[in-house]
Amino acid sequence: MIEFLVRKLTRRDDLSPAEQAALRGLRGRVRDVDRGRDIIEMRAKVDHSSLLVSGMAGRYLTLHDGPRQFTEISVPGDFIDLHGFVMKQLDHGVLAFSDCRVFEVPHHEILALTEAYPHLARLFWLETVVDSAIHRQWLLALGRQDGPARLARLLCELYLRLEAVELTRRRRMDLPLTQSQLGETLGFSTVHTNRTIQILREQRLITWRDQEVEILDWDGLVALAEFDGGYLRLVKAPV
Amino acid sequence: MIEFLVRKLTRRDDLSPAEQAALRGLRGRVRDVDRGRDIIEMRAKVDHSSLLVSGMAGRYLTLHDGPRQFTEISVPGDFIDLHGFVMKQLDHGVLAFSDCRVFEVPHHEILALTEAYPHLARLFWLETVVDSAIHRQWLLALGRQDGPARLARLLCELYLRLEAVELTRRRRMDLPLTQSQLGETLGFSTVHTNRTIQILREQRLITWRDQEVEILDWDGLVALAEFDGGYLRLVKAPV
DNA sequence: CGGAACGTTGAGATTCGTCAATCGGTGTGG
DNA sequence: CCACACCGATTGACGAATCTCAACGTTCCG
Repeated sequence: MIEFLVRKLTRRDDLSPAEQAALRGLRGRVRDVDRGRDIIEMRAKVDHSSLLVSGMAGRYLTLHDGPRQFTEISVPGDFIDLHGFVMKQLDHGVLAFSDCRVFEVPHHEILALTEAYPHLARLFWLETVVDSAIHRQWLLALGRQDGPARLARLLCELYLRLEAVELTRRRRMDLPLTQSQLGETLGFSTVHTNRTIQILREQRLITWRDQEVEILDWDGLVALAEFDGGYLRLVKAPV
Repeated sequence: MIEFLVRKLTRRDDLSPAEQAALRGLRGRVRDVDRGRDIIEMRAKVDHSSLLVSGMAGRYLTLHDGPRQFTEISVPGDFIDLHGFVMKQLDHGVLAFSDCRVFEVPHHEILALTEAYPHLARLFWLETVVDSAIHRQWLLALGRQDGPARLARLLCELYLRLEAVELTRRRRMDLPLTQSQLGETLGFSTVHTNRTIQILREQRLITWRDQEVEILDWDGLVALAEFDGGYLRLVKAPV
């Protein structure tokens, strides 16, 4: 259930056998959520945090009159609301882009784990801090990059994150977002999103069919996006 | 030196006398940085975290060819790079908008503090999680709101954050950003920033002279921004 | 006095949004 | 099997938001 998480954490710092056992010993509840439904409701008060086991999901905020902005895309191995452990009330909703399975860990379990293993506490802390770094990169994209660069950046990021949990297949990945949802992620209208995708296709950077993206030219995509994946912190450094 | 921080933390959860003493006992080094200079260099490897004691600063990312995007504005009592404690390498720079004084706390001090006081560890964690929530709100603004609403949102946020550390004076606050820097914050050109400010002036929502903003109509500003400050987590809730 | 930094204004170009229509695939009831 | 509805992708036309370039104003200071 938490193998993806262990796999990701291990890329960042070594885990002792005791720590690994403690992680695998976390008790929680499995829940399945259908595509298109909320995993977490906006402004929910939470007493557990949810680890995404399978599927893809998106955190979002909305304005009063409806417009929605996704602020991060979650992949398996990600906690979708670990910050709720210290926030207690969530400031956003989470939508299931595809059918999703989550593992809900009660906060008292996380509390006990982090008090017993301060090093794991810091690794959990790091998870939320990487979320923050992802948000910053998206701010750079939304504030300073045009359509193609913004889309390219998102694809680069998702590819590396999926690769870290071994969910890519030779430059291919599943991306179960509709173009409308993708627009709500990039800060575009649906129409503009479609036209932006076409630009990347015409430049032979990607193909995109049936929810599957193939990256034809990784270096070209990285150059267009001015992408540097260091912020994902997928390298070993003691915490 | 850390009174602003204690003041803010106390709004979120009660601190025991021992915890307060431990915070006040943190050892570090004071450093002054002139307006317009970097407090932290992009991609710096850090072995301390800096608490902003006075002044205002901004975290930023840049593209290769120069465009800069600020991702958060720091006020006194904020750590400007607490996430460096677990990231180890920063993913952004920090610019001093005004003359700034920072208190640099070595990571080994923070490590000892957080291992001795898990509750303080969670409050520090919360600090970085609120940063994350701020980023999300800015993503909503950059992705889905037009000029006036975006600016209004920023002013609402800053007013509440400054008020939390008692640095406002009856609907007034210092805002030592140039219009150019403000544009780099809102994702606008300098010209458009100027015109957006004028719109808020014409609507009698604010005045803005000599680095000082006065909010003439708080409710109007909140309505325009569709602002809800809950994400700042300035209410008491046990962590 | 002159320069530098910041704010302001005008004009024209570009990006992106909105509205409206069409296309293609899929599922369903008759 | 067919007609139809629905959803998502695509296209065209037009308008709005925002950018760029260029100039000018204001304040401060050496």
